[in-house]
Amino acid sequence: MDYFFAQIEERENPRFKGLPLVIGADPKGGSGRGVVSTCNYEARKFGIKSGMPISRSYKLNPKAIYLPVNMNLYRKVSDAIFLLVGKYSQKMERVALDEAYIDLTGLPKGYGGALVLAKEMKKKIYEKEKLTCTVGIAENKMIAKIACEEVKPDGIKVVMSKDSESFILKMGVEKIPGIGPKSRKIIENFLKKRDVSIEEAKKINKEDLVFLFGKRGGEFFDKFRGKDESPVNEKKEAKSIGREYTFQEDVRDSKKIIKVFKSLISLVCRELKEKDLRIKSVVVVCRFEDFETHTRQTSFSEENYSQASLYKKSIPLLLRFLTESNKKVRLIGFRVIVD
DNA sequence: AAGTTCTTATTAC
DNA sequence: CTAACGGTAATAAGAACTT
Repeated sequence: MDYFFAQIEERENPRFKGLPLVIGADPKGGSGRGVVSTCNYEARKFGIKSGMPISRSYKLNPKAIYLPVNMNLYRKVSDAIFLLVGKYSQKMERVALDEAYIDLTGLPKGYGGALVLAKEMKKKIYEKEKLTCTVGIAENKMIAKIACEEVKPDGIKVVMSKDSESFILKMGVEKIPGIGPKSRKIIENFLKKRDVSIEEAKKINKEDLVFLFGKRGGEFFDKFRGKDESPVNEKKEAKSIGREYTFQEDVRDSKKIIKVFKSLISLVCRELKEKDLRIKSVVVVCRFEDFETHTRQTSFSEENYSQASLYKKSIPLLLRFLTESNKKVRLIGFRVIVD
């Protein structure tokens, strides 16, 4: 889906259309601590982007419209959309509220057939939900995703199998899904060169990539060559459930910290009950004022994971952070590993 | 020595 | 002047701990 959260808000409130619109944390006149979730294309003209600190967004354009994230609404819209999308294939993999892969292997008319389906699907989504999206069609998930990014918004792009490798050649290595800022830097340092293209990265031996990145290195080697064998598969059950919270201001007051911490446990506990899940262990997260982030984990075997027993197990872990450091606390989190 | 659990780093949306 | 930065979840690697 194109600029999903912001596009939904435009649909709900057409007077926002044509104006810069930012969905995310409250900017609080420039002192907000959150980030931009999504923004529309008008906001992007000011240099605002997803993931950017909201304080920076506010500096770039204090007059933009700032709206909070209404996740319940977006989830509902997402469900309606992917109910439609799912009709086009037996196999669909939802990777986020606004993104999914469908497997169209074996269509009688190949890429031409896929293109026809994509057009139909876009039309149907627009008719039913008044929202635009972009479709990438290719022989594997990675190329389809990159193709999609290239033609946003409201686009369709087909990359024929024979073109997979050449399609990405001149792009920067960071276009490869799985290569983020750190991996990019490692590649730059290795080649002693900045802005490395995929073409240049292909000159790195497989052995060197494995030395640099371990198991992922071997996958990068294939990805640089347009290859990606990962299958389209439906999402499985969650392996962990957690909640975290960043304080308005860094704190040391353990009363305040524990109060918030208990509310996080309650939220997780409610979800556990709803889904009737057993848990393997609990994880407590603490981020200090300087952004140093630590976790403490402990196994949890009791049959009965009432709120009280979760408190009993996890509060001591939390208190350890406070005794082991004098720093103020920025964020705390609580997570359970389910089995 | 092998198996399991814990911690950190990185990525993605 | 520089860094600034959410919440949720997965995965990989290596350390630490058990058996």
